[in-house]
Amino acid sequence: MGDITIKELAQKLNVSIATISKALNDSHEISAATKEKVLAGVRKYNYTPNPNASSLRKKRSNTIAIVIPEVADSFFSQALKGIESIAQNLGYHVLIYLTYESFYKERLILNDIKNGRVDGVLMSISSETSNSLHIKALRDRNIPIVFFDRVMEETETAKVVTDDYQSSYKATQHLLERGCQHIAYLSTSKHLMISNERKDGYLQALKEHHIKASKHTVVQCSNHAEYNFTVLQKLLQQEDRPDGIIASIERLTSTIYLVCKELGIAIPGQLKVITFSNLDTAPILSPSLTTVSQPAFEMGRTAASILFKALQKKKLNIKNEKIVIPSVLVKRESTN
Amino acid sequence: MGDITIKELAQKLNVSIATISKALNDSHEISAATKEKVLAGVRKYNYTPNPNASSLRKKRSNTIAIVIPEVADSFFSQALKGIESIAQNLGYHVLIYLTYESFYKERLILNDIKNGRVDGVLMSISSETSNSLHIKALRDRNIPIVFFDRVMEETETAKVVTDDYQSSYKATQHLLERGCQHIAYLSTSKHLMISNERKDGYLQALKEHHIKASKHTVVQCSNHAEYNFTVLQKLLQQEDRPDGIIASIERLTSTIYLVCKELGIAIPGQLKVITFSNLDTAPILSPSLTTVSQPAFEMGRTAASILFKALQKKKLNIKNEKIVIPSVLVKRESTN
DNA sequence: AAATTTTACGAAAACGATTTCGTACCTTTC
DNA sequence: GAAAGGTACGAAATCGTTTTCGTAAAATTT
Repeated sequence: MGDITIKELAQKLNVSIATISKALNDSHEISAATKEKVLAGVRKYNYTPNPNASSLRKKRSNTIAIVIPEVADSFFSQALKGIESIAQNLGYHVLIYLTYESFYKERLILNDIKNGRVDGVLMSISSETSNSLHIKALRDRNIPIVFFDRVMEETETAKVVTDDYQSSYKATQHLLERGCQHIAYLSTSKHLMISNERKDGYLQALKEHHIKASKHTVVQCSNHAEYNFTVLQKLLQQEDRPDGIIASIERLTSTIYLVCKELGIAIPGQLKVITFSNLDTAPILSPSLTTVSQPAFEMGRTAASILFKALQKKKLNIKNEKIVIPSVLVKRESTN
Repeated sequence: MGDITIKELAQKLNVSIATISKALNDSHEISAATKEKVLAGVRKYNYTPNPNASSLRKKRSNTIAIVIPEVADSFFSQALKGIESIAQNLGYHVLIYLTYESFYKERLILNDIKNGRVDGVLMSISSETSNSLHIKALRDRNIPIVFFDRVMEETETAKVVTDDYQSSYKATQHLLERGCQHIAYLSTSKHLMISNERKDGYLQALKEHHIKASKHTVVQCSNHAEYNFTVLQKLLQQEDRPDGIIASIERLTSTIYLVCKELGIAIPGQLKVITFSNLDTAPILSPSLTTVSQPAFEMGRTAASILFKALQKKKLNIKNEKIVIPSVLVKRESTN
């Protein structure tokens, strides 16, 4: 039954509520002596201001939302950690919302936070997201948004990404250098910028190495493991099957390994594999997995920093820029 | 520049603000015709009530906090997903706080949410947490709390756990059946209930099989990978080294595999390994990993359900009970 | 010493909802 | 047809802060 209010505290300390509020906000209007008295009272009665009342009056919630498709994925959980660590330092609170890759849910969520619940948003769009009206609605309410990883290109704001094109290009080149003649690219969403960038990097490398078009293989995967399993089965059972794979998402790793095991295809002997992934276990897979490792934690931290800086300056129109934090190609046994 | 308030909407619709509020809350005081009129206005002007004003008045925030040690861990990320999915369905918002296994941070966090920011808390305590004063402070403010996985035994509330003792017992028995004579148990926190339960299950199985005390080896590990690496190096280099390992936390998996690789110890030939883990990649490790798989998602869902049920009934004293959702021992190559 | 400024505080008005209570009008009841 | 009850709304209080503004007393300037 704690819940002491500013009014009750004021009575006990024999000062006005205004004095308490000002003392707590370290206003110059309050003398040092009074401040100390108030602080002592606050400690004694364990008073903390009601955040709803405070937010209502100040029109600032000290809360941000992070809207992401998924959390059981090492990229997003690491990024979340980066974001949370900064928020905690700066005294911000973090609301988390998962879209489960659904455009519909993404819209509902943004609509739900557009009115004073949060001061800003950090977001990685769902793979289904094709237009940005719901995002515009947020910005019309003066809620700044910073994208990370999966960005909405057309929205003018800061975007923290990794060098998807370049790293995919390098990954492809790596496979080519190791002698692959027929490399398949496993794609996910057609909408996602990052997926297309990665595809383009892949295609560009193939072109530069004069790989003929019949060996350009882009395979569309889904969010369902079973479906992906059969797709990969087909891919790897065909006559002219690939001898190299670049998987654009982490989740495909298990599927690839399992299909290979089932079909008796040796990695890296008959098939070399690279995955865009932040799996901790990449080094201890069998064989250990060559990855394009994204700087997830850093991307989260950077995106959060940009957002908080804007919030603290009350500069709600964030500069339209792209911050690129490079990924690292970590070569391991799966491409030996 | 949206931010239309109830007052502005009232003017446009030519009704009082009370009418709008009541219409939106589907009060019987409002006629069907007026309700429809209000609803139409709400849609037209895209009005959503300010949550701070609403929470202040109603003394309910429709928000819960989830306080966990870590998120880059498959157990917690899956549990988080379970929690979020239920919260989203019921229209609750979820604040996330990470303690990074620090008792100090855990206290700061709980202190920060004790005053109206959240209606309830879902929590898994840090490995350092040794007393429950900070938790009592929450309950004194009538904020219900439900624990999952890592529970505070002395707090009287619902606790959703898995059968740590039993599953550890079974895991140990499995190793014994596979011929292990000297099994080491890798522990983490001395404070954590779950860690001790698992240790007890392990010890009990050893006793029942009349393994002499010199072959009871409990190794204290930490949260630091490098430290753990050297600890395991020592363990596995000694004369009388173990031929079986039960690791009580997922994070140790990589370390074990890497140390074995370095020392040239064959799994499962010379050392059989079981980990308490929810790793997706367990089946594709080399060798594939025998795990005690915890029902993380289900535990999250269950804990959330109990909390929300209590909140909706305004029954803030949650029954002191333990809900046990069993783990599954998944046998794979690492214990062949 | 009068005029001005500064210092330190309190009263009261917000912030945007919800809820209590009062009331006009319309139905029902005897 | 008067009394009683129901229906449908609005006025105003309220939630717990922050902030604006007013004002005594003290300090400074002329």
